[in-house]
Amino acid sequence: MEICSKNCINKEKVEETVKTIPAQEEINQMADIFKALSDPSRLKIVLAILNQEHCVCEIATICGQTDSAISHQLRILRTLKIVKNRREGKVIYYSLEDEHVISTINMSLDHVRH
Amino acid sequence: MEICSKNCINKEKVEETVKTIPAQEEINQMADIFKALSDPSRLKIVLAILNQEHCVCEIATICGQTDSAISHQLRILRTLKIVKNRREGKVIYYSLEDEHVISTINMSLDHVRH
DNA sequence: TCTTCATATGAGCATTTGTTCATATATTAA
DNA sequence: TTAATATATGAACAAATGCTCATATGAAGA
Repeated sequence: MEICSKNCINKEKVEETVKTIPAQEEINQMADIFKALSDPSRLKIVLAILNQEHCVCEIATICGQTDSAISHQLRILRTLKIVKNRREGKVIYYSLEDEHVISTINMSLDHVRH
Repeated sequence: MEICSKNCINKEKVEETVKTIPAQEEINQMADIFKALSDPSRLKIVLAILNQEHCVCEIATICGQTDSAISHQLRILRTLKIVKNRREGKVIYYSLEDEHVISTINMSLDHVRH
């Protein structure tokens, strides 16, 4: 890595920090989770099933969106293993899968509310 | 709100959950912070100044991006009050402003590393 | 079997996003 | 004042995103 191309750069500080930067793959994984929560519609879906499971239609009602839009978003959340589902006849119930996401959400809720 | 348009909807459960959903403005604020961390390049910038302040050129070196790209991203992070800066002559040093973001990042780091 | 209901998915489209490139601003030194 | 350095910003553009609409799938009941 080219480190000394500018006068303002403190080589030691830069090398020190470079050592602490996670691998790109880890950064991408972190970013993926944040991206899942970064869209207000998708975040609202996650908030809707934070305390209890709901079927797709219920989530759509709670979020004021179409079933289709919710289903598309749930697919993204499923792929990222943020939500899980269980079938009961025709109805599919969704709930949160990732404990870490739950605490992240609760922390963020605390933040905006205080 | 139209709640009973479908058979599968449990009205009580929906009303219960609706009470717990934050105001739209709060949801948007939460989403904004997550969005700030949702792009790998921007997340890397935040990670670069997690432990110590750096100037724009140093951040660019650490992140392997141009000064301009970094500057554009820092503007977004500044607007969201995630980073702060101080001037020292020609050089501007950036560091993290929001304590809550710091713990969110550390939590996320823990998550991907274990 | 045929219909209905709940959910999923593909294509298409408008909007947003992140980068590049050129240029502007601000500070320091000559 | 002029030149050099560090940072900021505007325009432009390619890529990604979230929604709609049409259609498909899968389960239950008539």
